[in-house]
Amino acid sequence: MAAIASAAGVDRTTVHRRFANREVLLSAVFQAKLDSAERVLDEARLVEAPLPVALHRYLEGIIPVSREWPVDTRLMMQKDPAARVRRQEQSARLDAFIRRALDEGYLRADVDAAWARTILDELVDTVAHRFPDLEPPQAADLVADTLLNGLGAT
Amino acid sequence: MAAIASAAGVDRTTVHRRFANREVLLSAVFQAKLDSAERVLDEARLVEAPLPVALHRYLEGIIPVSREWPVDTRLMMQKDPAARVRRQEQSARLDAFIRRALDEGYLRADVDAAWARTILDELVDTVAHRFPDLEPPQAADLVADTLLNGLGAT
DNA sequence: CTTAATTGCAACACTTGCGATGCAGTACTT
DNA sequence: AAGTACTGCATCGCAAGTGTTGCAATTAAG
Repeated sequence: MAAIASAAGVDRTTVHRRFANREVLLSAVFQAKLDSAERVLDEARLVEAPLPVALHRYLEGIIPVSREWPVDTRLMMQKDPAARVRRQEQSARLDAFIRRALDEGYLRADVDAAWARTILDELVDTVAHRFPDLEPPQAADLVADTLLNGLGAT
Repeated sequence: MAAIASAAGVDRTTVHRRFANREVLLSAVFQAKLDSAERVLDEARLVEAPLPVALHRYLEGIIPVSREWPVDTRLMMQKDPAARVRRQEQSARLDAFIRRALDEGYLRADVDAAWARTILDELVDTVAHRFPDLEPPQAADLVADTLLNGLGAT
């Protein structure tokens, strides 16, 4: 809390006045991240748009979100049931997108959907935080290329 | 410390008697992980063995190590210079392995070595901890296949 | 100009985790 | 059997993080 306050250039007590306690503040952060992510999911049109277009749009949108809210939602939603439900809904949309990619033949038929989904998340996190200098468009290209083609020669 | 003690089925004070303080215990954990990882690197013969063989041997060896010592060495070596140096040495061996893969044409010439290296680590971590039921051989296959070929159809 | 709202600052109580110590009981060694 | 080493248990002091409150100063609004 002290670190957050000083990072915000504000006294610690002021933070406590705005957010009753630690969990309320965390929930607010989750809300903000979930709001941003939801907008990205909507605008990517994961269901309707051509699959490669949707993928690229999702990646280009979600990478800045991941950078702006560098919090691991998996670990932090434990005490916020509402946020957890919301996150699961968003997660389900991505699961469906992966299934669509499998159905439409963009992913090899023998790949496990859960694996594909995890790798997608992981690549996003990696490019977002370990390669902070990559601009979102290039980062999105890199992730999509790595996900679909890997790094090996033909 | 209390959680570690109870996980070990031992009183908290006993842990403090064995390890003077928190950092000493962490250093011991790092030592153990670094020892295991070093053996894996040696036995993989990253320099001499045919590249696909070395890769597979490394993966099959390092995945159980990652599972047995689920600690993020990047964050935790800050206060242990000796361990950090040792980790950097091991890291350099993997960097060289990636360069070798590039030189020998196993990786596309246009892939960034740092990116390849990061993805390798990330895939290992992911399969090790998010797919704990996969046996090391299958897990190694999966990582190698994903790394080299990606998940996309031809 | 007066009032209401917000902030910084100092101080306080409370909780938690860390590390240390003394003591008694148990196990292992010679 | 005597001594040594290790452990669990209870207890203590210390430091750090959290949350609260009162007060004075500043700012914004009527």
